[in-house]
Amino acid sequence: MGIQRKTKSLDSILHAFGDAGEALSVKLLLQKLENQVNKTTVYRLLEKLVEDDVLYSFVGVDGVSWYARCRTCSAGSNCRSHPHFQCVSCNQVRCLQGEFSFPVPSDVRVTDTQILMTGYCGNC
Amino acid sequence: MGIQRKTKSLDSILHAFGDAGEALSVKLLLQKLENQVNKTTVYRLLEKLVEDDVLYSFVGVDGVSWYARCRTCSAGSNCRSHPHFQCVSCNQVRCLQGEFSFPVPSDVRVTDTQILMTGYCGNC
DNA sequence: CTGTTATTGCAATCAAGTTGCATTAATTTT
DNA sequence: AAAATTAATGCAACTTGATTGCAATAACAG
Repeated sequence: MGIQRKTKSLDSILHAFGDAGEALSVKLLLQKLENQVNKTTVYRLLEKLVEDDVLYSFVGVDGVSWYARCRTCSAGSNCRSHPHFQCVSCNQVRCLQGEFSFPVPSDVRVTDTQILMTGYCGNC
Repeated sequence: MGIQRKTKSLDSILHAFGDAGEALSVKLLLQKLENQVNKTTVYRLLEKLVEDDVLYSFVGVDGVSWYARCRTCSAGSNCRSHPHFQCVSCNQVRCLQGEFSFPVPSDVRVTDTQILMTGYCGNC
């Protein structure tokens, strides 16, 4: 069961993601929100937004979860198979274009694919 | 500076990885070792083994690090760009074959690529 | 306006991973 | 073979991302 009520916290979070297609970790999000929203609430809302396909999430190199708005993909479609780039120096995450799939053994059923490239961004 | 001395702990860890190409998390590894080796020691040895290109590591869906023996790749070459599959039910990780690369913006320099597919394995 | 119940905030908790430090044990030197 | 050097180890404490229980609050349906 995803989002059911329109609340102030929800609004703040969606606003924080803006339209830049920027990926945010909970830590960054809390900074942007200047701690107006409780950490627990942030975690819970993010979970629901992912469930509703408003956001998608993926795990960064350091094991931290990142969230971004679904853009190129329509609701319902799998929007988790495009590549991401994360800078090992400044930790910035960028969504890249493209959809890819890979050969797998016949006995496994793949529901999700994550491609994470790491290296140095233009500024680092 | 990687491994410098041949110790009992090192031996146990290498033995635990065996030759099956199996990926292990620290938790699983400690279970296999029946806690004969201290958690901290395990973390430190794994780090050095990765540095020496004996093992490579990657981050699973749950944000936990997994380690596996380098097989298809010779020492020195980048052995981190082959895909992995992780079962969302039993958490088992399997190394898959193949090497892939992806188009990236010209201002980023990619040093590492991680492909992680998730879904259900043959047993789940 | 009132009742229902989803949402929130707080504190406590959990788990992965790291650090400082004193002790132990490989390996080198004599 | 013993002594000296220093890498490796074990323990406890700690850090950080994330989760849980519960009482208080606030959407929103009627």
